[in-house]
Amino acid sequence: MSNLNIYTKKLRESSLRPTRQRLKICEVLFSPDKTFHFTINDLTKILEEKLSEKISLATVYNTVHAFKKKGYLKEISINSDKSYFDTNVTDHHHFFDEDTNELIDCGDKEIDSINIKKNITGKKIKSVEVLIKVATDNQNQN
Amino acid sequence: MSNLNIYTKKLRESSLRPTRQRLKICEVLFSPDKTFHFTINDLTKILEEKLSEKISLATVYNTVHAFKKKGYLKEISINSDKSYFDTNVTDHHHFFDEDTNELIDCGDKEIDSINIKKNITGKKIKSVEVLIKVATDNQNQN
DNA sequence: ATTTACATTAAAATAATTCTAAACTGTTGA
DNA sequence: TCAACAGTTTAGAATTATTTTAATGTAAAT
Repeated sequence: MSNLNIYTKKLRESSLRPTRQRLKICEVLFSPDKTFHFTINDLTKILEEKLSEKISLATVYNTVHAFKKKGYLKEISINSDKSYFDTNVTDHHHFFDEDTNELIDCGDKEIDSINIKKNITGKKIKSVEVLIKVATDNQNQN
Repeated sequence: MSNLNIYTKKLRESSLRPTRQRLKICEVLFSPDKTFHFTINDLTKILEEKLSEKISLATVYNTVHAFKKKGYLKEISINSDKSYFDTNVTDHHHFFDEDTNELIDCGDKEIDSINIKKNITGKKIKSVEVLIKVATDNQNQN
């Protein structure tokens, strides 16, 4: 299946029509061989660099959120400053480098499985995420 | 030591002068026997209910951030919507109830210790936090 | 080809947070 | 004690991230 068809499929599965703008977004998100992390701002900048025409911020937000809802993107919460997204939607954890504000993957296998002894009555566990903040040294610990 | 003196001490240690407004904030944050979670918005509402005079938002932000910096409060990242703070500054993890948007403590002892096999060269681990999202059932998994 | 429902866009609206500048108040030391 | 200074408070403006709006444009079904 061609990339174009893959993108079209992803869009349709997210209840989105394959428009010129959305296909461009797909190209940026899903064509690299490595998964990566980005903020909406990052994505917008990449799009602007790649394109002659520019895509409205609203479209970027809508598309990213539709993909997130469908599970084609993951949102990572680090601080309230910004939303980080991850094109790697498999189960994994993260390092956050406080010096550079960068996210680094930490595979499921790099942390011993987490055994939770407590449970909340009537509630089901939806996700378990570990965030490891790192910095060079005497940084503020947040 | 009287509560007032405790508050004054905490403020001074955070490089803040003990003013009327700040002492009121201390009273709300540090007098309850149980620790609790709050957003700036929550805190402002509590202050408004308790007080005849009102405290400016800027003062609330400044004071909370100074306490966070000093380590008298902890910030918890759940999503980008809001900043949650915790008056429990000991090492522990959290459940986040997606139905009610409530944070629930999960003691250090309720999760087996986390063994991280990977490390980032030249970086030191500053914190390890586990966030367990829960919901009644077929909720969106975020 | 036409129609219709969904999309795109710029600009306005909203929400959380930070900044500003003027008025005020702890604190220090004469 | 009290003047003088340095730090504080405050309302409101500014900023930033995100969402909404409403007019115009476009994919897809007939």
